Amino acid sequence: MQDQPPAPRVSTLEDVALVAGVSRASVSRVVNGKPGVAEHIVDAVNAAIARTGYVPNRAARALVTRRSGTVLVVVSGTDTSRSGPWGPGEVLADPFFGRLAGGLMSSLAPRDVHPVLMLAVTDDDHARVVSYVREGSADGVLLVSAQAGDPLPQLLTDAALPVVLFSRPDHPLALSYVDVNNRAGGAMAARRLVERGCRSVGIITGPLDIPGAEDRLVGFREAMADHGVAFVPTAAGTFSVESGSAAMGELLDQGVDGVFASNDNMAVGAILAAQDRGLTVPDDVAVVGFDDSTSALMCRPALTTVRQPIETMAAEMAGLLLERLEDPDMRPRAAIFDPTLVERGSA
Amino acid sequence: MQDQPPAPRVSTLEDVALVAGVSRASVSRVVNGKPGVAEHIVDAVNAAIARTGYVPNRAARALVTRRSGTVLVVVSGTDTSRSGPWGPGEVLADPFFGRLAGGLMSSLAPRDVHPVLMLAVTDDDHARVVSYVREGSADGVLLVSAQAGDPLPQLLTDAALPVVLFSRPDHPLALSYVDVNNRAGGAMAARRLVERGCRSVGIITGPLDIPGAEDRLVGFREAMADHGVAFVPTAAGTFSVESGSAAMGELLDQGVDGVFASNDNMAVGAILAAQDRGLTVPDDVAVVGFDDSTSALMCRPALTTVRQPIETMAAEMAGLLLERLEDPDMRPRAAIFDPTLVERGSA
DNA sequence: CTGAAAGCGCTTACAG
DNA sequence: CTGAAAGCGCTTACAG
Repeated sequence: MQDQPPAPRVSTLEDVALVAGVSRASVSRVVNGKPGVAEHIVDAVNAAIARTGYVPNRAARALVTRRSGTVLVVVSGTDTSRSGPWGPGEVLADPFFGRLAGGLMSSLAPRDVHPVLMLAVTDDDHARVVSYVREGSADGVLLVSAQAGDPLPQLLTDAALPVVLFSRPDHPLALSYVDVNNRAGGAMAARRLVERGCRSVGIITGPLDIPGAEDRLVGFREAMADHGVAFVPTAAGTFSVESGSAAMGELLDQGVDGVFASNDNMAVGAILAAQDRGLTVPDDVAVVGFDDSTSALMCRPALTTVRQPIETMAAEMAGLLLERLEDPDMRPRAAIFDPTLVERGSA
Repeated sequence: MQDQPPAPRVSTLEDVALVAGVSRASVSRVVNGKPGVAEHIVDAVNAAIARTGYVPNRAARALVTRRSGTVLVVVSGTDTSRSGPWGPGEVLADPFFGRLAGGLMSSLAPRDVHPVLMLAVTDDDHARVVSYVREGSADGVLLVSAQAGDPLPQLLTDAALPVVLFSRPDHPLALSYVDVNNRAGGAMAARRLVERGCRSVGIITGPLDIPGAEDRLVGFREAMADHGVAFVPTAAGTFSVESGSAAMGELLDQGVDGVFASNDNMAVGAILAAQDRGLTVPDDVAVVGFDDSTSALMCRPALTTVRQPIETMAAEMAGLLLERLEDPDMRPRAAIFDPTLVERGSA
């Protein structure tokens, strides 16, 4: 055993109380901004805090308050078979997730709660998520599920743990979620395409077992029907760029001159595929995307796309969870946001 | 005051000890897998744990062990003036960051340590980072600094807090970091371009106050010099797609037929700009990128690029920090990784 | 190998 | 308005 270097022991509440000449209770009260403390005490304590460089110990506080001040942000359902050469980071690399994470952090930070990130793909992972909040490491979970059939929403509600979802769950569950009005978004895309004069439009869908992907299709179809077209050629993608290219190939073979891709990544894939065939966008084929992620600017022409107000949605997610933490009896709520069309060059 | 619903009180060590008929110390020992516990005790405890559904309380454990089991991942230096229409999430939306985050999580998760994410742009934010670890909420920090002149590395080392950086700091500091051999990477790009037969090559640099960006330039220039070319046209970008397009414009005006863009985003911007002028890549101009991020596949032709082994680098970052946490006297180390050229269509 | 006890650094009734 | 005291749920010397 060698001597530890003179361990720069961090000062505690007790130290502050000593130098301020008051009780620990008083220090605690001023540190937490509780009302009804005499001014001279407040001053003495603040001075003592400054002198000692005191910083409250979170673990100690958490132990008694039963609040960790952190929430778990879990990205769920990245099944390994789908992860490409870029590994598990691929979901996180989706520009869409960046906007979401940024939005979450912006609304959490001011309330002094911090997000811990977790990927959940295996059953073990799912169990880990549940444990993490049961052991009090996080107060609740913000879940973005990238896959159909995700068991986590169910697991979490069964355990009565506070959770809010991004996107409507695939079956009814007593939990809050935020979503964009996907049908309205699909309809906007359809309208745009017909207004442009497209005579034969198709759609590249996402995985149809994901509710949002299905809704975009339905909204698109209905709007087309309103314009008198009964049949819409369809090709399924997986939300990746490559899948967008492949699906576009199929659609092009059917002679479309306008396509709605259910997310931006697939839309850029579609544009690339069209250009590969010597077609020009939007003159030969128009394409509209969905999301308005950073990839919308990674192609020429830039993407006309249905924008999700992700930052706002993220803020609402955070708000719903925080509210639920205050009030355990809060009833689950859904917050649905309207998309907007952002017009750029592709359609 | 209404009655609280019969509060499903979570069971504690004490409960387990009671049902197992042993002391709390024994329960603690088996929970933590400490050696030298009689088998019948281990069994009794495990049975009791199963029966009670016991989950250790992290705050309590952290309070006594002085270990939170979490690390802070901070993305620093997103100055607001640079954040575009996508807000603060834009850094996170960089496909490059996705790979990094994925790699970090993969190596942290098995050791049961969890990353909390934090963006740091203002002075307040910087202070918040320091406080967060001083208050014991995190055991150390993994810092990726996206900006020159970031004060955080200095602040952290001054406070003697465990930290490891992604990228060499802009001035010498007693801390560990991982980096790619940027000069070697620049040289690879140069070699590729001359082998292709390019006669007039240029470079799109990143912000030159960032060490890595500077190194890529130096490596590129030196390799070109080795091939007898003394002057290399240069245009500066900011690592964004748009800046790549703009810089490419300048270079094209000078008649280049090959360009090295210091990251993939700028490389796709460059390709787009070339195509806007009716040029074809790689025949009229070849372009090679840097990173091998997901954006490398978002353009046609796909990007030939200098790949950073990000996942491996992330694992090393995590390893260095964890090692430092075990051994406070560990000397700072730098781990430099070799890039590789991945050949696709653009050069 | 096991247990009784102290202690980690806070907050919060409870008296006064 | 303030303080003494109990207690949050663990881990870890220390005896035995």
